Amino acid sequence: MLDQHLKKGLKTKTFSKGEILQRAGELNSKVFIVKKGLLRSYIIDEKGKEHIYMFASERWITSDIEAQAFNNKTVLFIDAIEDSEVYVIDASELTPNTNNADDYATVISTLVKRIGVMQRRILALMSASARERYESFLEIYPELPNRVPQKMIAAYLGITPEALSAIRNKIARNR
Amino acid sequence: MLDQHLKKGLKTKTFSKGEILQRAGELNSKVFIVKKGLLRSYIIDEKGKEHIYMFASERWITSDIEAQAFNNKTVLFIDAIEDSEVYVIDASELTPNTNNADDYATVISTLVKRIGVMQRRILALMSASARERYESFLEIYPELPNRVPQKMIAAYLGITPEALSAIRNKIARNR
DNA sequence: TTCATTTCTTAATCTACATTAATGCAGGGC
DNA sequence: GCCCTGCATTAATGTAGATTAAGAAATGAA
Repeated sequence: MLDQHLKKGLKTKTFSKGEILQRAGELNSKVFIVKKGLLRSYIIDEKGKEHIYMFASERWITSDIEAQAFNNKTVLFIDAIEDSEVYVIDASELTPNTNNADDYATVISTLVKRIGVMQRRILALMSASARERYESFLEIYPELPNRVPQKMIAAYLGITPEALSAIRNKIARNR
Repeated sequence: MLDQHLKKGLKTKTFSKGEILQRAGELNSKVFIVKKGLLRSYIIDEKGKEHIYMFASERWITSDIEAQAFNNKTVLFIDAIEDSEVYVIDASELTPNTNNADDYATVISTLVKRIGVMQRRILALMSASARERYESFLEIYPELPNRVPQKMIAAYLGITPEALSAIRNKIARNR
């Protein structure tokens, strides 16, 4: 059903670096599909610290699924790390409007893959050290380190920029 | 499509406390729906430590979705914490075999809810202290603390039993 | 019941990562 | 060009939670 929207000639919106696409606390959650550029979604905790939930580069979809699943206010902020071109779809429009089984099957397989990625992330957050999580981040997103500042990588890994700096230092020394 | 299976009179299998339903490294991943009892799914890391990914009590579904999504070997062990009665479905049978849109919509909404829960868990693992995670565990699963040993709660929270004991102690003292 | 095994708790020590703070550097605006 | 602001790094000190060890309590088997 996403392809369909795209085929329908849905227009993209452009956002410049730093621009905020969605704020926490909003009621109407949207779905964002990146045509070009790079987005991040994150929370700001009560101490004002940012924790990055995911990055979305070309062809990735990002959205506050928790808000949609439970009809809650959004908890995630979404903003542009680079100047970006993005398809913006209102979540309510996303109810499939066809009986085409392939269409549904595609959506289901996309969701199942997303769950698979999240399952890995949860297990890694519970069992792997910061260094291990950084090394697997490098494997999974080989292109991101050149596009994303260190402090955001740290916020994604769940550590401070200082700790990440020490880890990079150690890895460099070890070879 | 799950209801359908259940209506078809799919038989349950019984597992006694401690029995293993699925081991890591297997190729044919199954879907388990709990009729009665309590299951857990977990990994064992290279140091031999267990990390619990989720609990599944009555009417919950549990499965190694990563293995299914990417056609990998299973990474999760699944075993019975209590004597349990469980519907066991082979993942390959789960491809929807109908054109009924409601059927698909139900599956999608189940998956979206699961993603919502996982999103919360990831954000909590990144931003909340062990004590906060324990307190929200108590809110989300009020019936589990009476059915699950402390050490498993600790393995779910991503901390040691000793640390959980200290947290419980502190909470008790504070009132 | 008794004995053995597992689970829970307490306490001492250790370690990964956080916090704070100072310094050097690069990029964007004027 | 120059300044300014934000970013990355380094180092010191602090702390949550891990590790180790030992004893108490609960569970289960015979």
